[in-house]
Amino acid sequence: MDIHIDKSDFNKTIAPWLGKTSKMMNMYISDVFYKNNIQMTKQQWIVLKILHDDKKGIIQNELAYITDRNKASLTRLINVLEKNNLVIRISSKEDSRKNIIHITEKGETLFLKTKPLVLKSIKIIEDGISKDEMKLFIEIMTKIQKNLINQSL
Amino acid sequence: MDIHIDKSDFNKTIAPWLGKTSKMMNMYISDVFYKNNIQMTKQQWIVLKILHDDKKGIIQNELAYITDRNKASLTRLINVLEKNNLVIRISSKEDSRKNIIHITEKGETLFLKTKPLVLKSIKIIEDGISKDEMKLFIEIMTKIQKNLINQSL
DNA sequence: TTAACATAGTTGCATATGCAACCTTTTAAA
DNA sequence: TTTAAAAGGTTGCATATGCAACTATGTTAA
Repeated sequence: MDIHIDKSDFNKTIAPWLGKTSKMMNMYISDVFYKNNIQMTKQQWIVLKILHDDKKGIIQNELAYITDRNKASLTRLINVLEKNNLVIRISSKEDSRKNIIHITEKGETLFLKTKPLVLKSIKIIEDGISKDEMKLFIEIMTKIQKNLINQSL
Repeated sequence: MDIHIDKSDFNKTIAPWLGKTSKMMNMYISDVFYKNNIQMTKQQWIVLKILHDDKKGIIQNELAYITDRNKASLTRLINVLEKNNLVIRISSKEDSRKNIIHITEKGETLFLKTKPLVLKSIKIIEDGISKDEMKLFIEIMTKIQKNLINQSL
């Protein structure tokens, strides 16, 4: 294809770089899962990971907070995972409004199977990036997040 | 809310930082538009910007490529913009399969109205980030994108 | 020239996700 | 204690977007 557009000034700013790279990364992970016959989205994987790390279970609202999505979106994500028997909702005895989400045996097994795949993908993504660069990158992200949070108050 | 989860190792990697910051940025821009009574999404704005910069019009497929989305998604984005009379589809005389997208007068007016708003938002987002940091940030993004492209071949 | 292939765009189907309205349960206040 | 407010979760509605199938048009090769 003959692309002749000059993206100019605006594209020297952070936003487009961030958005594009993030999108590419997401699509790459999707592709890795697909090619390895894993019927799971990246979002589902992250939830499974969090539940794997915290065996006592997590309340839906907290999960929503941790995974940076609103509770409606999380409800649906959990619906899918529960339908596939990867997690289970248990109503809290202390506060019946709350659901505590636990990972199931099947969820554990699947997570452990996929973990090396994801770690390998991360290695590939970060190939050639030095410790110093990593550190600075995280510093920059932190600054941006602070700028955004301050503005939203 | 009492959040007590340790996100651990995985969250020292680039992917989660990138994803979260990108998401926060998108939501911030949405919010700025909403608060300024601009009935437009960030995606629509970017298309409008590209068409503003290139008055001779752009073929849909190229627009899809430039904006990093597939052609189906772009078709629908253009549908919305055309319905709102911000852009217009013109069938190419050289190749009737192609549609050339042009920005309309109304689109120009709206774009010029929103541009300062977006530039101001970018300034806010990038506040406190030095030239050197910007340069390194873009270098890192470039490296990651190269890593991803090499893998997808 | 005709048949096979390639390209541009659209549409059906699926998933992801935000917001707002709503229900239920709990907590706080009068 | 009764009422009001807050919190957790679900659902309806809207948008965004990817993939695959499909149509129409254009290009290439036999």
